[in-house]
Amino acid sequence: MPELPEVETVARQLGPELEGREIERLEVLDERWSRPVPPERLAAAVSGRTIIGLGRRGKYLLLGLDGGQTLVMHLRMTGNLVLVEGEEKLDPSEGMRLYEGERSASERFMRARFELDDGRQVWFTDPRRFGEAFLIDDDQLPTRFAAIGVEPLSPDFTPEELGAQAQGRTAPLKSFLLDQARIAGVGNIYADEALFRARLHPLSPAGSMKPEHHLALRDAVVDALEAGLTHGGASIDDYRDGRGEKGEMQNEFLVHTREGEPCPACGGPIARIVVSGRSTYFCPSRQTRLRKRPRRRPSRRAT
DNA sequence: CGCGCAACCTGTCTGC
DNA sequence: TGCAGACAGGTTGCGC
Repeated sequence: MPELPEVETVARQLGPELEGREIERLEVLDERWSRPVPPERLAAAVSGRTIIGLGRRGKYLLLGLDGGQTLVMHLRMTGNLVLVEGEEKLDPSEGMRLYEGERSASERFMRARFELDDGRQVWFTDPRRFGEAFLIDDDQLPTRFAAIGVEPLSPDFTPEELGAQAQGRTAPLKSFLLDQARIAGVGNIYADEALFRARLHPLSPAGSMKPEHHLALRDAVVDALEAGLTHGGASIDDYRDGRGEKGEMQNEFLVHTREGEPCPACGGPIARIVVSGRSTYFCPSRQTRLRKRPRRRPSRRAT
């Protein structure tokens, strides 16, 4: 689920709500969440701390705490971070099957719970249990994220930077966009959407782009991510924002999950292929493959 | 070194 | 109805 627009949406919503609040108690219910640190140890380290703010780096959420430390969280595939005002009000995993005696599916999937000093709670829910969290000294953050690539919504994300990252890459453009070490925060949804906007074929080698393509792809990545932000993120299935609400971006997809539907630009059918294990949607007639060398004009036989 | 893929998990949906 | 298989927003480690 959560790619840059979804994580950013949560950070923007919850940041102002959490800033200045004290975490009276953190309860860690799943040892996988804090692994390899024992749940009770992470809980004890975070309990009693005051929140400075909530930020984002790539797809990571950064909960700044007093004392010069940050709780880094990653939602992975199905994680949600939701502010809960009344226990019964919100169900971040609404739509999931309820078993007997359960008030909400969220409770079953709760991995951690923050109790704030104003009586509200923040739940980290995650059915697939891929989500994780760790506490880190602030001065270690640059080192920890040194291998994460450029932030695509920052001024540093220029066509030249994108070109430098793509230089010499033989991997398909789809894989290139998913590589967090090059561009941070793009995932399966927005990679498809960006390639469609740039009219680039997902299987074209990243290194085959020319400067005009660097510019087109830079703009397309930015536009796709901003569309996601504008519509509050994409809720294909599990994603909920910081208030437990679905996003609307899934209704705005140009190609992602739209196999067989008409291309919004030409009307031809959207195709689905698998690229390095990920479902990939594109318009075969508009997203043409780049050639390593210009095709020779067919020579006419002299008559 | 770069790249593709299996593995990590749990749940839902589809087809036989 | 039951059941096997495919598939799901991400990341990591391993083999080639």
